[in-house]
Amino acid sequence: MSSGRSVRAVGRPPVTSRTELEHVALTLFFTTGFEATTVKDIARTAGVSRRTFFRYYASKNDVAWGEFDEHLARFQAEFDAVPPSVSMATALRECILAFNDFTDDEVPWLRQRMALLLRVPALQAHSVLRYVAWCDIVAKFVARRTGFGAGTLVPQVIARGALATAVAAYERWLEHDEAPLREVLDAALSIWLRTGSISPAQGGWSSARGG
Amino acid sequence: MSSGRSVRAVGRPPVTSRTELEHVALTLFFTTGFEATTVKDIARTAGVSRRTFFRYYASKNDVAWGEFDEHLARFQAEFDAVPPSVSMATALRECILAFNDFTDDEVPWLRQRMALLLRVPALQAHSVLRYVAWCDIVAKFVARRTGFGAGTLVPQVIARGALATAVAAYERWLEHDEAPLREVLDAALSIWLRTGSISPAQGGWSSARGG
DNA sequence: GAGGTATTTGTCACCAGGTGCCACTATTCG
DNA sequence: CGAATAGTGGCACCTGGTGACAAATACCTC
Repeated sequence: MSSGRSVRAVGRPPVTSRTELEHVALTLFFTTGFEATTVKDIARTAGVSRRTFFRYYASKNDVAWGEFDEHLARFQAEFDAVPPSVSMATALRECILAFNDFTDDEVPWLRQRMALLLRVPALQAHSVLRYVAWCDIVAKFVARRTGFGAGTLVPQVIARGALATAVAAYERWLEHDEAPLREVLDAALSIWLRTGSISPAQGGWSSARGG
Repeated sequence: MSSGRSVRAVGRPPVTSRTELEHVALTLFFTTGFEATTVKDIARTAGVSRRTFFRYYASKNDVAWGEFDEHLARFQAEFDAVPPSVSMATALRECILAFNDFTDDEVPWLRQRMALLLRVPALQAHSVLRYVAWCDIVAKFVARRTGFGAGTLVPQVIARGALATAVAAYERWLEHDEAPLREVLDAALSIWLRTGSISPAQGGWSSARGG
């Protein structure tokens, strides 16, 4: 909550920062691999003791997520700004697209980071613990719109479905770099929102770009 | 693939078994808690060395899953037995319900196990690594039905959505033991299959038992 | 400038999960 | 009996993660 820098300057100044550690760690992860990189390596490269590393990040896994929690605030704000006139389905689509909207120079970074999060088993597993906050935001929005409690079935099924859809899109985007993330995500959301009518005999699916 | 027992009886006979270790471990987990139970405890209780435990289960996490992989074979068979006349949506619903159909005497056991898998963070995280096989089965069925490749967007979004729905149902069932699992699951699947039309203004949602 | 206070850092010890290695044991087969 | 086979136990070791405590470095007050 400190806007400036001199608000609390008493005590020994920090030697490093979350950002620096993140940068060092990701560089090592990308070059050497996640498993092959030990916390000791990260700490030593950053010129810091192993113990200090764990004071900045609760676990080795968490480094790969960076400032995800802060990023979520934008997601929340996105939903809060949706006017009531917009339908729920449209709101979900727009907010999820907006949350995953990145500038061109951010994309290579994002790509590497997501490859880490989605391909390394340990991080893949850890992800569910980070995604709960994401799901909560969606569930609460759906709860507001439908009138059901956020913990009840409708908001939960929709929120978790939205997450599953986004992850599927990312996975597809990572594996085949044919279309920009936004397009893949948009296609995935379209499929998701039509989940009920998925029989190819009923038509309309060739246009959804399923491949 | 050994139907009998005497196929390969040479060598020192095993002192324990997966089943026995699972039973010992779950008992400890339920009474003492997952985190508070060490592998050493499990091994000692089973009268076996710590090293031997890891020859039966790759990790402490895996014990909680028991013979899940074997159970999946039934799931696969369920899909294989679906006649082409049955619509995809119906098939998905029926197969998922069948996969999660348990006899009354199995339910308390299931309840404890699922409480473990869905509430303990370490197991919750580990679950994604176990669920991929489940998703694969669903994705392949959808792929067969739609003509899209199993790795493409349509099968993936649907398979992951199905999983998300099932997990949401389990979570709800665990938290509020008002309705039997089958009913909660069925309600969740109904919501999922109508994901596109979720505006309460369009009606029809009060009957879906969202609470 | 001296001393107190606040904050971060480093070191150390320790625990738990997990793995590789090797000797040992118990069984069947010849 | 001895050889082959398969499971077990013990040991050393690595890695992630935590608690405790002393040392370091800043600011603030007198």
